[in-house]
Amino acid sequence: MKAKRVSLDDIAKALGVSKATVSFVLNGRGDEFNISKKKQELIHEKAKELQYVPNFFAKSLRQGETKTIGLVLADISNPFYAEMCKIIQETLYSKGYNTFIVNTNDDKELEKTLMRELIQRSIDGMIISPCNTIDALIPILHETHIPVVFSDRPGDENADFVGIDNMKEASLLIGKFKNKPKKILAISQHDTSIQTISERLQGLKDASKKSGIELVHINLSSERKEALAQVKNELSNHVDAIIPLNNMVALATLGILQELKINVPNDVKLISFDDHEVFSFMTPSVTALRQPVNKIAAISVERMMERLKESQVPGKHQLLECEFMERGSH
Amino acid sequence: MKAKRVSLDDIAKALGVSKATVSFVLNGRGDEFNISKKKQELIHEKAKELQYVPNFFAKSLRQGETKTIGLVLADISNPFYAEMCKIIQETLYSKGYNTFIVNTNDDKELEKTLMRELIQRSIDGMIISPCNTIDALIPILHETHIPVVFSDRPGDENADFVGIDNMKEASLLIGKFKNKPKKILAISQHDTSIQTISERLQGLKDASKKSGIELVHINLSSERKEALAQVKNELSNHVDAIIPLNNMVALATLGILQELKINVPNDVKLISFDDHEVFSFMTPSVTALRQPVNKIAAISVERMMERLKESQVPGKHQLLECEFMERGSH
DNA sequence: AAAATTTACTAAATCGTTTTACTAAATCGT
DNA sequence: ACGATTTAGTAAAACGATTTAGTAAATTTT
Repeated sequence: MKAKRVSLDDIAKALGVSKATVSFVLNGRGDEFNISKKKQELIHEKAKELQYVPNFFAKSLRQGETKTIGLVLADISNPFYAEMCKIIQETLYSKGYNTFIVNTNDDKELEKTLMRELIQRSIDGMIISPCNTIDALIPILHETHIPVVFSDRPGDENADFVGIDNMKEASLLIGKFKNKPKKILAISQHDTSIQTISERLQGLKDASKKSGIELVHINLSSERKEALAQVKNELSNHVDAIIPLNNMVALATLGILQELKINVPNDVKLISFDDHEVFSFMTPSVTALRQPVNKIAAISVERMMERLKESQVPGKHQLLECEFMERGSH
Repeated sequence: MKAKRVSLDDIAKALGVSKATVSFVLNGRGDEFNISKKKQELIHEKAKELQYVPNFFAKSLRQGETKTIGLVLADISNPFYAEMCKIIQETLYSKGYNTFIVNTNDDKELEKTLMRELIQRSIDGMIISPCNTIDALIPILHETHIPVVFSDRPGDENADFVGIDNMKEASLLIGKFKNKPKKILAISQHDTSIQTISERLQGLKDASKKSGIELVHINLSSERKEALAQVKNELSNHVDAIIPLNNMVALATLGILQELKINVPNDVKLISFDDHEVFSFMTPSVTALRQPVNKIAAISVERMMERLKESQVPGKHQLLECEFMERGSH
């Protein structure tokens, strides 16, 4: 029942010319190959009439390139990645590339499988925010020789990376409270082994030690009740400032504080590492450190384009500055 | 410089067997074709040793199917679509399909181009939330004969559709305020021609007429100052309830109300058509009508799987019920 | 008018798989 | 021991494009 697609050969036969001629003309190289204007017109007409759609696979198979970049994201429902994804796709598109987006859900096994899937599709390059340590990815990346750009989360030393300096930014963050806090609570959620999260935590540790501020850290339970107890417990131990280690954790934390009837910023100050589009609409508005997501996206694509031209340039780590969004919670 | 990939033939030559044999074995059909255990093992070993990755294009070209579904979304940075996207991708993956996601940004031209791109890639089917009226898409969809499922936003009458009954849900929404309002302000933003938005508006119009409630509608300016003036003006005209026509508009509206120092729900009540993960964290928490996004996603995939099996079944419109999230703003 | 060049094409190889049709050798049934 | 069947494969066509090498006819050059 499947109506097969119209092929080059169908057009060629309908007009009594060769496939080569049709191919030349439809690729805009008719003049170059001395195809007469009349015949060119005829071919274009016939192609339209038959609703010819070139078979991308046949083309890629022959040409060995796909003009497609794979984009491997950890969590597409996080607005940070959603925005990054949107910009990367737009930018790549403007350069004649398509984007194959996959979402790993921070699941290492799925990440491996999806990366293999992308490589099978002969993508020309890959932009990736790895789940975690990239140890598991190395063998996969060695199966292929396509350029890889790590975005937001670093890969190995000599691979391209575009993102922020999490340690530095975190350590600077401590100085941003209006009044120097006595005891800071850093909060994470889910997997603490994610490199960006542990770097942020390390930055906070270093800076708090230097400035004589006490620092505690909890990893929020996924059980609501337990999470409430965790936070309540820390607050009763004289915590006067909170730094959630990313935007989603910040939202969860704010929900918990609300339920505990803790007032921000009166009872406790809060600065979120990572911004969220809704922070400015909340009461109080949430002070946050904003990662330059559009720059990260744009520069990632730029790096990729360079790599695609000459693959032997050494890896470059590009660290961008964050912006402090001064609002009402600190 | 480009190191070409290892092919079936490389393995075949290395072992002195035919390509066919290698293909049979690597596809797990070695027994079926009476390939000896010893040879099978040898082939698997060699494949691993040479890090063989099958060329997906060659395979698809030969087999005529790609096990890939195209997913065309209007705005991936809207959490509703992001979530839908995530679930659709997961569900399709569990059924052995990959997902090719594209983001149209509600741009009709881009939508057409991207759809063509997908069709060129011989996707087996397409799940789509069209920008707008699908008139422009019809010719494109006729270029191909792959199954199409419209998700969240309807396509034409006899195509599959999975979503909600926007008119009905909107008209029911008016009865949800704790106290019957006198004058409701419906707010949209950007393109009012999006079908779901105009259906919601129509539903509100019908219901307000029946229940003797006055209804006004504005389309929010993208100029912040102008938008503030628009809302202020309506409020001074005795509006006592607001219904933003989707979640993003709700966020924008809340921002404006905050800047105008209008208290919700004391000065004005608000119910959002469309939920957002942050609504429960806000002060006051935002009452909203929640679309069953996971059901929409799951059923969309289900429909697609049925279509892929037998393409000649008549189109089905599947309308799901929304859930009223009773919170503090109404 | 013969040689050289240009014009307007075409035939066939190629990319890397899958799959059909075929074959030689081994084993089986009687 | 003879034909029949099974075993263990192989060769070659096919998918649909691109591209190289070639060619006959027309035109230009000398």
